[in-house]
Amino acid sequence: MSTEFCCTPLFDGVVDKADASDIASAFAALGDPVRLRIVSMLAAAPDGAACGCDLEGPLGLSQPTVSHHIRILRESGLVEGTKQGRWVFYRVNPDRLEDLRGVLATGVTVG
Amino acid sequence: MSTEFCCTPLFDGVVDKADASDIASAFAALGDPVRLRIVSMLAAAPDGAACGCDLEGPLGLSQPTVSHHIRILRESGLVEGTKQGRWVFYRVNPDRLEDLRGVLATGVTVG
DNA sequence: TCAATGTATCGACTATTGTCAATACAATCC
DNA sequence: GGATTGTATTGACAATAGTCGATACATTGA
Repeated sequence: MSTEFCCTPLFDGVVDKADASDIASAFAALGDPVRLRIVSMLAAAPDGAACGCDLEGPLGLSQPTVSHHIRILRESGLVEGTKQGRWVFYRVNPDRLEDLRGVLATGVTVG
Repeated sequence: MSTEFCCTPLFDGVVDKADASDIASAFAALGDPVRLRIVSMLAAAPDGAACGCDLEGPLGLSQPTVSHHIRILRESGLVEGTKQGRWVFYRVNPDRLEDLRGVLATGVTVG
């Protein structure tokens, strides 16, 4: 422990800025209670999938708002959607979740 | 898969609102590139600890801004600080990180 | 073709956030 | 005590984010 001398040099590139932005965007997507519940509801849904119309009611939010949150989850790679007829079925992307677990496991030491 | 009928009922309480807010605050804390790098730098620092003055330079941010980010990390439980003389040594809270890993492992099915 | 339904986008508004300069507080050193 | 240094707080500002109503798009069904 550096009790005698401060300002010991630190790595600047433990997480470089590009990686940090990508990973942070995923964490930021999970950083909203509504989106966290959406992911949770998708994961718990039958066959791990649900359409948007299933979410509006339980969440108590308008359709555009739910659509907005889903968009952020999709752009961050956490959720994927497949269109089937009139509906879009959304499901969690387990690989992306596992990536984030890896980041946390190593003490956020990426790249 | 619900290809015939939409609107199958979903759990409302998979992640209740209180839990969602707590967990989301931690993810939100990690949802900023600067804070992600701070956590990374702390984890990679000698003995896993560093003072604020070590971070300003590599991050290229002002002292108040770094202090602001550290505050958010502390309030979310991800970082802890111990004052030693003139300095405060910050370190990652591994338990909190492990909690978040658990949330991701179960497909964000909490509570 | 026309109505109905699920989803996405647009425009607007409010709330929150990231950043800094200035300042205050705390501890050490001369 | 006075100067120095590390940290925290305050005030201000621009940028971003969350929310909704209105509207457009897409697909199904009558």
